[in-house]
Amino acid sequence: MAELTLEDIAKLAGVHRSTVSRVINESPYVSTEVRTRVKKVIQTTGYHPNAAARSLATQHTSVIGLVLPRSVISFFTDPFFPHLTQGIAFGCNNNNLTLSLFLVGNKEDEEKILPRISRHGLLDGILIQSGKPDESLIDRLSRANIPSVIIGRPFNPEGISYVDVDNVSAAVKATRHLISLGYQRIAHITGNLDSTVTLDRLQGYKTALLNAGLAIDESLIVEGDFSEGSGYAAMKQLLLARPDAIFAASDIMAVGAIRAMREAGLRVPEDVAMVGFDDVPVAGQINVQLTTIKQPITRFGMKAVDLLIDLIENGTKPARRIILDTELIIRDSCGSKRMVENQKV
Amino acid sequence: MAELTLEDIAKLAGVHRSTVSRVINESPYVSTEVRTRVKKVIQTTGYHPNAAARSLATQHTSVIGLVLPRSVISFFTDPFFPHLTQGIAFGCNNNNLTLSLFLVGNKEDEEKILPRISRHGLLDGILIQSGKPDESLIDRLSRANIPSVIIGRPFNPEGISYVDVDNVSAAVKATRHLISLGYQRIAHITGNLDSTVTLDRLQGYKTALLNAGLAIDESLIVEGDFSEGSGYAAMKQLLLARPDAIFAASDIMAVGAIRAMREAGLRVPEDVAMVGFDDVPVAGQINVQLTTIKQPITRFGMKAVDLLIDLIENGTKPARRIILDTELIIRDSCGSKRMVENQKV
DNA sequence: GTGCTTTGTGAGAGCGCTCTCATATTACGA
DNA sequence: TCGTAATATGAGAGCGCTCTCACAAAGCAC
Repeated sequence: MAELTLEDIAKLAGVHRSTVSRVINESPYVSTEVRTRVKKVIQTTGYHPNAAARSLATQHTSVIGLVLPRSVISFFTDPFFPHLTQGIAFGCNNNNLTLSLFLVGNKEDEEKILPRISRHGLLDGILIQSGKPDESLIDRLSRANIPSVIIGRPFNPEGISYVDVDNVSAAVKATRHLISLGYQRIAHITGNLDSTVTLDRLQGYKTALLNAGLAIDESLIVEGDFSEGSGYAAMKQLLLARPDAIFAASDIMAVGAIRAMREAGLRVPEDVAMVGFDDVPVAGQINVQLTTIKQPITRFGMKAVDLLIDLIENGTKPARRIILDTELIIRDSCGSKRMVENQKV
Repeated sequence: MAELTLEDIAKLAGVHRSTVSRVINESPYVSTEVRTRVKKVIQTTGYHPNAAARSLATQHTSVIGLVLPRSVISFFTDPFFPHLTQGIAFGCNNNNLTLSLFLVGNKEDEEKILPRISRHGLLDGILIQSGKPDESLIDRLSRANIPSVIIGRPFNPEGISYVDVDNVSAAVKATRHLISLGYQRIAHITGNLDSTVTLDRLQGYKTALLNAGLAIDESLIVEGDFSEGSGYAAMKQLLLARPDAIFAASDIMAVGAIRAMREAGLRVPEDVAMVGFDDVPVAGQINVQLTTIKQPITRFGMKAVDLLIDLIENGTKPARRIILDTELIIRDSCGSKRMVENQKV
């Protein structure tokens, strides 16, 4: 059973193909009488225009790609990515775009996937999650001359459009808050040090410390990888350095760190204060309300889509950037309540 | 700068468009001399055939869709979905397919997305995650006459191709193992009761109990929703019923349940034994190695892709089914070691 | 050398749309 | 009544491929 075509609908409605095309594309130049007649035929036959034919004629597909490089292993351990993906999907739905997902597992995948992405007539544009410094993927893709937006600042940002969160100032906020509460030995559990997010947060942490006249103690800085387990391991190591507060670069690592503390018999925030990053729902996994930096993850994804649409419609030059703000959400784990009460006394 | 076309390459190589098409599609009817010449031109120009034009001519797109209905909220709380998605992406990469992702957020989204999916010339086939009994999406999609495979048994499976895990026998295995270890008051934390997975696991649990001559105590069955928090809440409730073993329908819920136990001062497995389901990496989050049912999640996704390809190439009739086997992974949380030692004594 | 098959290449129709252009009809002011 | 503009429809080229068909050249058996 062959698929219906415009021509079939035209014949059934007793008009020319062009006219059917007009009602589908909501051209004003169709009489109401004809319009309703055609619409009824479309309705009853369940006709849907062929996407390939339309793409070929219009020179665009209304499909965008999301590329997750293999370095983003945390796709499976960090709720950040599912949330981001959801935001992107929302953005696509709102703009009648279809989202194609490219999970680049290994070098082989990369070789298979790249030609598919580069092929014109498949994608109108792409979103690429920035990964590690080896950003050959980004280079090759931008050479493919297709509108692209990087999610997260790339290492080499010149001429590239990207969306990012202001990680430096966010980290400053978090650290400064701990400082303002009187903590002196503030530790930082970082993400993988080969990503810009991690570097920015680390820089913010250091800046806040320095601005407050506090020294930077390298033994209070431990590298994690955004996973729960790495937070746990990092905390085990930090225990020796006896910090009185921790700024973790992700909520999930904060959860791991709290687990390590509990095992060591330390209470949060009574013994050690904790501030996380992300504001993803981890409430269930720990017994204290986590003070954290709220990232607008879903909005992040939607903004990325908006920017990509802008590039597609108005050209990719000049490169554009969107930097989103964050918010410090003060809950219990930083011990502010206790401190405030202490101050009252 | 207009994109290169076949015609351009043909002109540059001094041959006809047809010949270029032949070398791209690896037809044997091209002399080696011409083949290398054309390939070099393609190489140097960085030419990629236009996907839309090719789709239009061949009547297939090499794109498949993955539809996640709005009922699958657990996309963000259960690592099952990211892993499944990865498996599907692997399957696609292996078969040179592109994956399009449709996250159906709400009823509005559904109305926007459905026409896109139904539109021919966009997708060769679709994978649909089975959700709740309201499977109108599945109905409407299958009416769209496009090859589709359901992930997980749908409530109304007639005429529908699907891939599933043998949940009943898996649950029997898990429960029987606990029985064989001598536990008498075995509780079950289910997933949402409006899904076939949950129903199947519940049935397996009951079957094993009955077969062993044990009574079914409804107070030992508590509904969760596959999230950590729901496992925690369910366990809180179960505490009153004083079970000596728990079979949780997901590892994540097992983690939540163990957290509740720890708070209540109960040890796993010394006081209460625990068996989970999934075998996702939760090791980091609890202090006991979790005995669980291993689902081949990644293979699950790949099998779904394989089946869909089969339907696309060989027609959708008759409906086909793939039921994957599971494996009981015995670790520490079920207390078998202790029991075995006890038996020795 | 003749006739047949195999191999290599060109020609061109066709996939199902969109969109400009041409043309027919209607509306309306002077 | 005419002319102009606005409205409504048809005609058909063209988007960039694939694929069948036609045909030329080469290979081969007799």
